[in-house]
Amino acid sequence: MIDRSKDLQPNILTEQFIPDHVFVYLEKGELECYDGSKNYTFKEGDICIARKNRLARYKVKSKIEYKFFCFGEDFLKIIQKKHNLKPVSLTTKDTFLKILNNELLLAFIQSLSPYFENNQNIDKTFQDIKYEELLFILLKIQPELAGLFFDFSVPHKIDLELFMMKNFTFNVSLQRFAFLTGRSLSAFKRDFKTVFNDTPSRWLTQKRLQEAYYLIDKKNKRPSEIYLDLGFEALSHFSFAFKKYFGLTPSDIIERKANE
DNA sequence: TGTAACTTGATATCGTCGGA
DNA sequence: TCCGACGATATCAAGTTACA
Repeated sequence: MIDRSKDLQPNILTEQFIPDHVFVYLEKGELECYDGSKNYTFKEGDICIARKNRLARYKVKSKIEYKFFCFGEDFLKIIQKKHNLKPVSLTTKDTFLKILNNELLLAFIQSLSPYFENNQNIDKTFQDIKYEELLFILLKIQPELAGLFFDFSVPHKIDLELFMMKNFTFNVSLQRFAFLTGRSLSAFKRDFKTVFNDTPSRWLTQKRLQEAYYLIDKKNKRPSEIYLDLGFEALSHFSFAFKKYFGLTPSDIIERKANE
């Protein structure tokens, strides 16, 4: 359980793979999230759950303060066994589930402040109790969330081509891509070669660079605006890779357009 | 189909330079 | 002063192959 009332939390804001279900209460600011197919906007006072085993990108629209709780699988299994909770079917496939504001939830959030040590982590003595309390409040408000919290299945084998075309801009490791498509790393590489007739790394770089070229040339985007969204971690490397692939730097494209 | 060992190549990082 | 391009280099992820 983390309180971020003072600053941003770099790891949650740059993390693109969600390993556990995360409850987020946005105290201040505005946050935009993208999961590869849909945009979600969260404003001050919004509460949501980010579903595990999904890819997501975050964009801070205005300085944010928030509290978040990560529900690990071990904890959820213990609670399920302890209270004999049954999973129910959850219809929505969304990555981010908005939770309606509720008296119980608001009272719970307000009750947290005395438990925090140094404004960061909750006192360990009360951690499990507060997690359990939050879980039961959520299940009371939206019983169908049991279908999310108590679904411990791993991703099943899915259409590789469809998944990669939708998610190639996410900068995650091949292991993550393999896991999310329901394959071992070896099976992922073999299937990838069959489907795309290329290695994953080379294909990903080419797709990202082609997308960059399109955005710069047709959408008048600046390199600094797009390199992160396309899965590059450094502008210098983006520029280097771009020139290596197209023989021109991103600036050359912009300059050429200006002279047309 | 998964694992392990080895090789290859991409990337992060840092510093520098030039132009606006 | 800031932004973008570029080069050098160390590191480690990805690719390849063999084998169970």
